[in-house]
Amino acid sequence: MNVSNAQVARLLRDYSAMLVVSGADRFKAKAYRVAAETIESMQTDLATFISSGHDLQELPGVGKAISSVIREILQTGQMPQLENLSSHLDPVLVELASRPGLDSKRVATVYKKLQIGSLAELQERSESGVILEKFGSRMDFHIRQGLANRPRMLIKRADQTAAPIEDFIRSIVGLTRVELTGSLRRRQETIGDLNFLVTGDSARNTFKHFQSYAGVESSEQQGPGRIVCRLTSGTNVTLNWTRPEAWGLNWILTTGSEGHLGDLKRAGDEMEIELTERGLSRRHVKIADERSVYVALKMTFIEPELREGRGEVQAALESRLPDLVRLADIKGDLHMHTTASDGVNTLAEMAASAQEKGYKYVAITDHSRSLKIANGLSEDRLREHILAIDALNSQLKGFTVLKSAEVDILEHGNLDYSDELLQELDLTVCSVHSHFTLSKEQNTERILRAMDNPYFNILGHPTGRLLLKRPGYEIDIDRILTHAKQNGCFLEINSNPNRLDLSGEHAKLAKDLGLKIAINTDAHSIRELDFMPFGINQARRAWLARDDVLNALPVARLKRALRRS
DNA sequence: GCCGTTTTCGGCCCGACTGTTTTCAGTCG
Repeated sequence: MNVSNAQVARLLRDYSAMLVVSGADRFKAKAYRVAAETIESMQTDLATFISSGHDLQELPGVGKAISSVIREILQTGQMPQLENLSSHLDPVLVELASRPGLDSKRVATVYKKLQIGSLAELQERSESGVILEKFGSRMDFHIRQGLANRPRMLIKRADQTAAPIEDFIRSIVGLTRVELTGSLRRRQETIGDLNFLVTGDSARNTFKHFQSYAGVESSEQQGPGRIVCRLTSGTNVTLNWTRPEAWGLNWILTTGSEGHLGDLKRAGDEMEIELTERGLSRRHVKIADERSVYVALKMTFIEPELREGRGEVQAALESRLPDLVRLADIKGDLHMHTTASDGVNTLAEMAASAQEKGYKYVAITDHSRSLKIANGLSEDRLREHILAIDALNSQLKGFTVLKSAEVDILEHGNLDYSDELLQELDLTVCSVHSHFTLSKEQNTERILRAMDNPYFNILGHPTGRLLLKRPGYEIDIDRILTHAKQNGCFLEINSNPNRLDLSGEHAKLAKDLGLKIAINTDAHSIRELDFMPFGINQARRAWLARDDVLNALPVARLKRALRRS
């Protein structure tokens, strides 16, 4: 029996969900979920894995019990435990809980309290505001996400999902070029579908090979040059095929966005150039590379991150697109934690790792005293930390560790340390970590008031959102940006892929006001210093050039920029 | 159910704070 990894993973995942809603041991449920994740991320299919002499128990999260379950699934395609458990549950609950993207525990809570009778009814309750009213914004946000047609994923996860698929496509004999396209190429904050563009061997052969990819559950060919494959994870992967001569045009068309393509087509119309293979070829426009297509439309090349239909086409026509910031422009990272609060690496390790990255400085921003859960530093501990940083600096050459803290903005806008102590720091990153439920007005006032403190420098993760998990607290971004500008304060793009906060739209508003942005990682370990590229993507989506970025400044100029008079 | 182990059972991150469903579940980094 030919059972794919994806099918096995799906059964294990569903079983985990059923365990949760039936109130079974949550650690048992977790064990099945972890096993499903392991199998989803495997490079080889399970049958091959076993036939080449491996034991399933070598896989992390797979022990004696789950390995025998997997073997049975591989032989029969069935999982009796799942069928048995599901048959004892209300079919509606089974349907809701096995929907990818909906958390089974939350679903069970809603189901129980509202006596939901169908998926459609849940949808209706969500749309009519009942979920919001009865459970609050958190639950409402989650249910809406889960009910959306296809689950979205964080960009980091999308990168991880796309990489093995791209490797697989590259291994297809006869293809001469394979590139990522679509929203992931535009580096959007969250990703729905994955898209690739290929050329070389015939579309037919290519598609046939791709369908044998282990994660593919079903597929549908849409016209001669496109196939959409659904993975068991619920993600759709679209493979587009083009002739090499038309590569550039098709890379633009598959990259999108719709808004961008609409603007491009309108620009073409003005010149009586039809933005199709035939239309362009008739005008003898070379369409083998992207740049030629933009040139033919009498505009400068538009980077993928800008292709959102937010005026980039007009700007390209007028040659006034910014030269977007690059990772290499970044001179330092101004937000990170150490073992002093809730980080996993020491001060010295963080500094050494940042130096290896080629940075010239970092700011050490451990949590302030109120954030007890994160082991926030008391005033005395911060004073000791400052001495430790001084000592470290005396040993370093060509690299500066800036004394800083991630200072909580308290409920009424006070900062979490005394001014006497704040004065000892080179800069502050000030963030909201509590009282998320204040009104928009209250939250805005609280932040404005905090900015009136002369030691306030950078507003950390300005909306507190967690992508796909939690909406941010509400703020009046225009008032905050204006106040920051007046007071000489800055805002952060937090590069953590769960946050990416500021959003691209808000960061562009900041740029338009002439306000510099700090692109920081908020790293809690050496490894998380690698989040910087996600922040750079976000900054590029906000049209930021090097001059718009605070931490692209050399250390002396940075210190001047931080000085508030 | 898995893992690690002081090898056979306890832990699976944590612990103070919040805010009402006023007595504990949900939440923050």
